[in-house]
Amino acid sequence: MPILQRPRGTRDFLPDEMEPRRAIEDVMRETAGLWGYREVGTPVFEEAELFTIRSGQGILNEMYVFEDKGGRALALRPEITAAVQRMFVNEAKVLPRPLRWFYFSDCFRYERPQKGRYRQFWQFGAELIGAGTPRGDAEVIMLADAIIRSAGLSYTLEIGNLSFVRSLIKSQTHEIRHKIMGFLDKRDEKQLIDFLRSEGLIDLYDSLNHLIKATQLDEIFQVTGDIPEKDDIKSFFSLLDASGIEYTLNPGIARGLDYYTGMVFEGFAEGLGTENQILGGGAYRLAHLFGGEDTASCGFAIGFDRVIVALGLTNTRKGPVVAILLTPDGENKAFIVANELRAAGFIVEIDLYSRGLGAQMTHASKGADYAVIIGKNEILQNKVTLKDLKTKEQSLCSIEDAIIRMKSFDNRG
RNA sequence: GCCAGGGUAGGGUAGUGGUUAUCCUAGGGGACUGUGGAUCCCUUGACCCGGGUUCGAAUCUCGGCCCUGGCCCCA
Repeated sequence: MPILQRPRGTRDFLPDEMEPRRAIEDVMRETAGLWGYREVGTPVFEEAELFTIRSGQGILNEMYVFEDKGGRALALRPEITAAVQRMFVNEAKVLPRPLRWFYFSDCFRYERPQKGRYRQFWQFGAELIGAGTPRGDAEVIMLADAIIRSAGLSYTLEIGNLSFVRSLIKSQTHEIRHKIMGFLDKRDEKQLIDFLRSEGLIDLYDSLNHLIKATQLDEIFQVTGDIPEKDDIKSFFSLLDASGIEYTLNPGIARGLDYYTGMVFEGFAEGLGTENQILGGGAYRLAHLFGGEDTASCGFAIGFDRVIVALGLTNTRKGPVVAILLTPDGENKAFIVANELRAAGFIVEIDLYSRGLGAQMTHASKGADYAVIIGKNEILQNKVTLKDLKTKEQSLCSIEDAIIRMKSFDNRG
């Protein structure tokens, strides 16, 4: 029947869904603000090259790319980090560092939709630019944790550092390193062994295997020895431990791309099926790829839609909702009373049809908590009739009394 | 890109080749005109799209689109 349908992988949001989304978004913004992070915005579309520089030509297949009328190769943003770094290079070279920025934006990827994966989706993320210290790394993780928890979601946090694995395979070619990291990330032991064997590197297996199964820092450094990053890594983790943040050490977390510099972390929530990762982040260096000064950064992105799915849609409208019912005599008065009630903070809807009180009451009962009736009697006595639609109690009282009674809405259960 | 299961009014559904496609709910109109959140009456509204088989297709078949879940990917 519908002539037009939504593009694949996109969604419409009715008020019952939009309102809790906004509420959670607001909480996240507020939390980020408390940490001194300030919101930034970037264009919905960018030069496609911005993203290929970051992630390689392969992502062209997974983006919405198009040519504009001037022949420019553009892409809808598939993520925000590259754009933020580009913005940093373009606009913010001289701002005092570190920069603490966050964003909440929709992104677009041309992928097969499934649970928690859409072609238009929202990311809440933050970037700390110009710190490059254990404290900075720790702050970013704590911020991510605070934001997710402020949204009311419980999740599991895994933290690793690419230096561990890299120290063991640093003499290998880029391609071999990349493959090994991939197998480790997937925890695919069999493929890892097969690959190492085929490359004649099977003697690496013991140490790699030890490493990714380690649960304590000491065990890790027993495998890697005294790598240059050791002191920083230790002070980073001692900051986290002191903060009381809950996490597990995962030395196997890998990233396929070279600009990640060390600390990496991921977060997972339940109730999401395959796509259960709600958080990803780490320390990186990207600015120099966009023509800027080489600058240490650290950031994360939260999959906002997955957070919403994991939380489940809860109650929506902040009550109480007041419906104004009126007879023709009460029309003028009804609009005045409506505004007085709005000024007092209530959500007020006035009946717009000339229908009987019964029909108005029927309608009111579907969405409102209180009915306020304004008719001839009320005008003569300069009062209103207040009906509690839950308890069905009704009384004639002044507007002031009505306000006082309805204010107790939240307490009455 | 691959695999599986789906797609019937706004929502939920019945319907295994044969009259006018079932029921609930919702929406609209009316009765009613100071409480009927009721009740009653009327009404709107659907077989995802396109080919094929057939006298006849919602039903069988093929292709596409979309949904759900999984694989791949995950910046």
